[in-house]
Amino acid sequence: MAKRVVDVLVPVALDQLYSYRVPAGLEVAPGDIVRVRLAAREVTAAVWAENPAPRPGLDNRLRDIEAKLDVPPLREELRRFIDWLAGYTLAPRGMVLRMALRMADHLGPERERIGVRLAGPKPQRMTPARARALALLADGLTRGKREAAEEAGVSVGVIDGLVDEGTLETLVLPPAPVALPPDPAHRPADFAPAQAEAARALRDMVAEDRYAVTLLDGVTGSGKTQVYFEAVAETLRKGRQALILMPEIALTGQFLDRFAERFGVRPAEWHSEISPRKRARAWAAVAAGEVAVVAGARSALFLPYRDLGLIVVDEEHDPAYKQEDGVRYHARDMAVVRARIAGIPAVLASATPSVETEVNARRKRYRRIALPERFGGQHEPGIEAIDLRREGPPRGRFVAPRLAGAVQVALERGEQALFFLNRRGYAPLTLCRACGHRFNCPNCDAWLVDHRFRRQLVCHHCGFAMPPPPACPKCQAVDSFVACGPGVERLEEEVAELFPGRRIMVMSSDVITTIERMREEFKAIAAGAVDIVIGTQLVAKGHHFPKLNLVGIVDADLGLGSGDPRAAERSFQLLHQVVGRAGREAGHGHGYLQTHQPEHPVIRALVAQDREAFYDSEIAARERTGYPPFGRLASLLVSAKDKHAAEGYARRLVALARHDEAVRILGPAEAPLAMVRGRHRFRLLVKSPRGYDLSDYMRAWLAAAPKPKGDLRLDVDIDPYGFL
DNA sequence: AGCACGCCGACT
DNA sequence: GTCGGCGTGCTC
Repeated sequence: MAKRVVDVLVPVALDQLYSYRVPAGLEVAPGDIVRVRLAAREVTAAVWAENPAPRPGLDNRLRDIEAKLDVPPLREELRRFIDWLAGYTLAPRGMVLRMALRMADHLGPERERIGVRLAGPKPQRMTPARARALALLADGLTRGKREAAEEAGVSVGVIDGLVDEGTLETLVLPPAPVALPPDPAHRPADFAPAQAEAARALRDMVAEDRYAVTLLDGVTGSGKTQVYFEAVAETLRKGRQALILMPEIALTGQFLDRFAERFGVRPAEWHSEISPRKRARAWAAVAAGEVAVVAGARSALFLPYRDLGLIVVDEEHDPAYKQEDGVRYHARDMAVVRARIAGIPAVLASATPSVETEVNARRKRYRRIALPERFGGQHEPGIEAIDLRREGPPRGRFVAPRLAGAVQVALERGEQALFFLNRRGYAPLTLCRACGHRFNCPNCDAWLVDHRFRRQLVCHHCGFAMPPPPACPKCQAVDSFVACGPGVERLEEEVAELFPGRRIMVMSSDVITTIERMREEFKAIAAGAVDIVIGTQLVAKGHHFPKLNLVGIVDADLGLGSGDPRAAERSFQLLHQVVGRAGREAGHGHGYLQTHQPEHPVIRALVAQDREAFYDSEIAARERTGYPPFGRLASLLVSAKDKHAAEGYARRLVALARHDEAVRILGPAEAPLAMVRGRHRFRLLVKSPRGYDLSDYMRAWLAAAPKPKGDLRLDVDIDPYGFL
């Protein structure tokens, strides 16, 4: 009798399911995670469906499933989500599965945790360190070896020494749980009426137990987080799991502490810096339902929740939600999709919703719960523009006198100030005064950024770096280089001169390389260890600084211009968020926007604190031009080392496109960054009406197109965000 | 002839 | 994505 056959989704760049025989005695069902042989290797894959009638020609190729893993199966909800996301983004299904399974790599036996406790007489020789350790352990309780050492302020060696002496004994501890169960009744928030009302609405939404999307719309400081915690609490009361998605950078210690204040314990954390082993354990604990709340970056969306009851997307407008390599998806949009498939509510929280979400709220597709004011007596910061054309700083300087004066006053009051400049390094461009030569990246169509601290000229696109040469490579002039424009390093120089003796901290990804480091620096700022912070967008989110009342945006025009259809929106959101850092707690924050175009709608809306004006004009513009959400976009990026090969292929693609009244194909045109990493880039933009199935159109088109050969590459992005 | 490297296509 | 197969071209 023929063996049973099932279709398995393998974690490789394939859309198609592969069939495997089920060996006698092995029980498998869809969702089970199995090991199968694929070509010459063995991979972890997932059973996707029964296959009662395998293709006859396949007979002699079918292989047996090697083994079934002892983990809970992927539930149908997650399998449908994976299928849907692959279909939508045009990513091979296997690659989407891979994202979900890769996180479970390094599943394996727990590493043993060793604990110590008091067991015998005092050691022969007593030292101060030993005394501290023994004082801690005098209570007879068992502690982890490492924890005991840390808590007592001694090295692990001291503990080991005491074990050798027989004063302490070791024992194997049960593994620490990934997260302890949060208690929805631990400490309910003390709400003002508006917050209480919003919280009640969210609780009701959770109680209704079906798909619904709510925009929780509130300015920084309006208590948004506390309010959505109530939705989480309600989910916990029902015994279900909640996911809080946030931009990785916003997952601060402060957020976790606030969660712990409300629920008694920290949530399970999920982000790129969690070690592989912890990650695998968290994955398994989420699947087993042992973790009730996950606070995580976008990939937390692919965890195998046993019973997901709520998804919150904090800072839903944040562009970091868009994954730009590999499987290109937008985590906020996909969160809504997962909620729909799972039949559960989703909460999108923001002070400056994305235009997409705002339109959905205005059209009542999403419910809006607005938290109009800051609470606890906080005021919105006052915002003014500084017109650099009229009252700019002298040449080569970047802080206008009015801003410098305001900072001086703030510092004298004992407050902190933040200079925001979204540009790393010392200067974005270096040129030769003698001949005009500009330092360009040899691999990219971009300037080399002067990083004085590293003493290098660096390309921000490919990482190319070189020390500044002694003479101009073109005209051999010596000492002829001029730095053009500011970066945070250069700003630091100027600020140090303007405010001598003040403690300055620069926060950019060059300095802050890990989340841990970022958390420490944020803590130091909050504790008042710094007078002036100079930061890139790293400082835009997450943390409250009680003594920070003044924010100066050094170049408010930086994100405008650029020809990117989302430039205005992004600028508005970023600047609003940065200015919102001011006066979070002391209540008299002030923001200054240095600009050359104070009449720009984004600047005007920010200064007038007229959010609606911004959305009105931006929504009208999108509607007029057919940009999202009033139309749909897909982007095709063709790249190759050889420019003609790239351009030729892009042209062929256009020629092969199926004609459709509804679809417009723009390009090919050289991408704004025409060369990156030595590859020439051409871009096609595909526009369709709102309700049109653009994924399907693209799929049909690309299936009929010749496969890119050689070093030609074709990247498809449905709903693109970046246009470089 | 023997081996390194790079490209191509299959993977049940 | 990953691997092996096979062709090219270089070295012993």
